[in-house]
Amino acid sequence: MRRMTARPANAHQARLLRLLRDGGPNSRAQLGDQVDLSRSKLAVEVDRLLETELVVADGLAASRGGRRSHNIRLNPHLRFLGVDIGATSVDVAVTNAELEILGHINQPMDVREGPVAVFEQVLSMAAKLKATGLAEGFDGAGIGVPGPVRFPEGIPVAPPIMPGWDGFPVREALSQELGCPVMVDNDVNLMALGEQHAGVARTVADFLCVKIGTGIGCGIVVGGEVYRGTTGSAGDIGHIQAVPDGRPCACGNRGCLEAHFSGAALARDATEAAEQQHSPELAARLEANGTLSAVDVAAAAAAGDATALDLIREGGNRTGQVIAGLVSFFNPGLVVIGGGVTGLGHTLLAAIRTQVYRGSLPLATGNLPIVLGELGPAAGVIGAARLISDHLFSPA
Amino acid sequence: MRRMTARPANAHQARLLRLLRDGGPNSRAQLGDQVDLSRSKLAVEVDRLLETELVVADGLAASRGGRRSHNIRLNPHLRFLGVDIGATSVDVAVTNAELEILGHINQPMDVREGPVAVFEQVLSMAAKLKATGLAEGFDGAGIGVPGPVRFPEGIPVAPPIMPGWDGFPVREALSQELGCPVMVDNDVNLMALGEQHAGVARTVADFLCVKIGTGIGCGIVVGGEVYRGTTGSAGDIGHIQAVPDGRPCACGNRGCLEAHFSGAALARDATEAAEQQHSPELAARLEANGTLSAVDVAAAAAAGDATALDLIREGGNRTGQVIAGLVSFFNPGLVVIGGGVTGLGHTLLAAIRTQVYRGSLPLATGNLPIVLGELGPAAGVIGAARLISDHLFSPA
DNA sequence: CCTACTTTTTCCACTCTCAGGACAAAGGAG
DNA sequence: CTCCTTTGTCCTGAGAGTGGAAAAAGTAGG
Repeated sequence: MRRMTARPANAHQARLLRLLRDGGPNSRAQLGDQVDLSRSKLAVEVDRLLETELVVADGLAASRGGRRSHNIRLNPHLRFLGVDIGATSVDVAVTNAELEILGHINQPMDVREGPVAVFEQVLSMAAKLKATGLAEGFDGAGIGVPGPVRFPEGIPVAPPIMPGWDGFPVREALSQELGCPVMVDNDVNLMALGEQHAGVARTVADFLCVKIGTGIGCGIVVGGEVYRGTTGSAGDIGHIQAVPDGRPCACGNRGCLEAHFSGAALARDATEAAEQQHSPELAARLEANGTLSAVDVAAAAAAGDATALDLIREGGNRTGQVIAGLVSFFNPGLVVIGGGVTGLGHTLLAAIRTQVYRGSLPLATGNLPIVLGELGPAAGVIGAARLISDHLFSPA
Repeated sequence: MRRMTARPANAHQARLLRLLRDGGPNSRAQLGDQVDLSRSKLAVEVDRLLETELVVADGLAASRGGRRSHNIRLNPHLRFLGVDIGATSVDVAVTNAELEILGHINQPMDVREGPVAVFEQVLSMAAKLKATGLAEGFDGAGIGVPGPVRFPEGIPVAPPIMPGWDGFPVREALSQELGCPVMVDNDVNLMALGEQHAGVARTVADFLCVKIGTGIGCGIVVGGEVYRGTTGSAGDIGHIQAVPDGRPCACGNRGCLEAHFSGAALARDATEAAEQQHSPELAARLEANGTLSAVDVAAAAAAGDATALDLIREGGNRTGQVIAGLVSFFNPGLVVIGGGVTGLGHTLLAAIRTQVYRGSLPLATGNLPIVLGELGPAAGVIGAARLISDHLFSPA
């Protein structure tokens, strides 16, 4: 199939495309109920969209008491590529225009190998997805990287854990390789977008999305839009001081949240506990695998291991204290916790909640849900698809 | 004079009114350069504005090499009232439509006396300004109160330091009394608006405005708009924990920033130091006045008193640590420090800067100015006038 | 003082958008 | 089969807006 290249010609068309993306196939009459346009105007715009082939007719809708309306849907051949590059692994997924995941693969990968090696792997993963027949090509791609991005240009800037990526023109390079429009953003922002589109944050205008993985970051959504800050580093909460004169951190300071709790810190603490024989459960797992990760701590905790539970509670408390400050400052309508450590589950969530509800004023916490993300590893790739679709479904 | 009641009929007119407000009198031709409208369209809209009497003709402009253009300005009879209710005093000012202060008075006043008593005083202060001939009436009023506000309705919600104000319909009541449109907001947000309009933040889209007065609060501006949070309590940073297991705070927690540094905390610390004879300078001032305030500490510091300087540095360090966290999170383009303690001047600023530049990552601090507000006590009332003018200069 | 050139303003014809009514088409309920 | 509802199409008219032409009001230079 020939790839779509059309873009909506005006705000009305963009609005209709987003309605169809978020609400699925819809009848012309239903669309009319949702946009404030006269029937004639709506008919004109829909006809123009049909001409671009961005949307297609899709049979007749059920009657609402009178003449049946014609259904409209986004072209079912449209395909978006969602790429979520983490510190230690890559997720690649294909979605349709409604951002439903049609295929999703994950592979281990060290981001420190640099952009060239990583993109080679990403492209081969995309090719693999294509080979299964899910897609013949891509109409757009969203890319998430674990560091700050100068958003308009799609270029990482001074990323601490991504040596070799600084200034690399990710957007342009991938756009060339894939032959389609590309947008690049921080992985945490994409997780927030994903949870907003298809997860727990669907109805909330202002929320925070805290991602605890190898590091810790926070997506900030203001009025339904991701806030990126002046230099694209907003949400970089991993280096907020959580413990005065605490552990040294790679950034040169002491007591950073990330040094005390994150996937990496947890693994190190667990290993230490195992080696010092404080935890038979963890020691056994270290013996078996030769290494420990957050997953092992989660398993040990599930088995009732006191040391593992303590580690989680301790980390949750630290994280909760920092989040409490952010809640006082930002007064969000929702806090989402996500990332690799969601496996730590309720123990972690309880510790965070305790600290936030205790450390912020009632007006800010009174009706503040603090919940785990519900999309898991899919949040990033859905957010990536959402990013590029927002771009493509806006007036040219 | 009959009060203006007209509102711009469309976005173009609103745009023009704001240009005239922010740029002062302007020729039709200059306006044409700034808005993207054809000459004919512009002429039509300007003529309609002239009909509403919101703007008036103002002679001929200087020639730019050809025929001289006609000047246009906002009606010079328009008057806005700016009211900034603090914890211990009230500022009331009259501005013209360009938000220039024509008259400004300040009176001590305890906000705890409740809305009825406070508004009685505000109205009498407004009457006093009227009596000087500065205004014959008001076309709109902006009100700042020292606590969270449910913005759309203009009603304080659960304000910690304003017993008796919770749920009081400030906007409606004052609108009745003054006979003009009224908007109500948190005093810190208005200070941010003021510095944005006429102060240091004129060209910055995203910035923080930290007000250190009786308490501590922070105005948040995102994309040029004040961000108020889900329940109107965004920016309430006074109760972020600054010192683990620190001093008890009125809110019930320990170690809140406000308990360690604010106008009130500083006065208490200074009194204690004076009583314990740690500081002859402060002791002398306590002897003379019977009480100490931030002003005395500033004076003592200026005289070289080591204890006073230590108090300021210590407080600046605490504040700086909290701001460092906020900078990491929010990545602003500017941080403004304002409020009653600006008298502490460079010592305070230096301590804050040190902590922020040390405690946040270079990407966030690299090009981050941290400065004192340049409007002083006028920031609040200018912000208040700006608030109501933004409301009135938007399409009906 | 006169001429040539600029800038500003007005006027006008023309295009486009869009709303809303009339009407036709298609279906449901009795 | 009739009456009513809903949906889609067609048409007309109001209003927004553009851009060119020309008039009005200057400046600059001889």
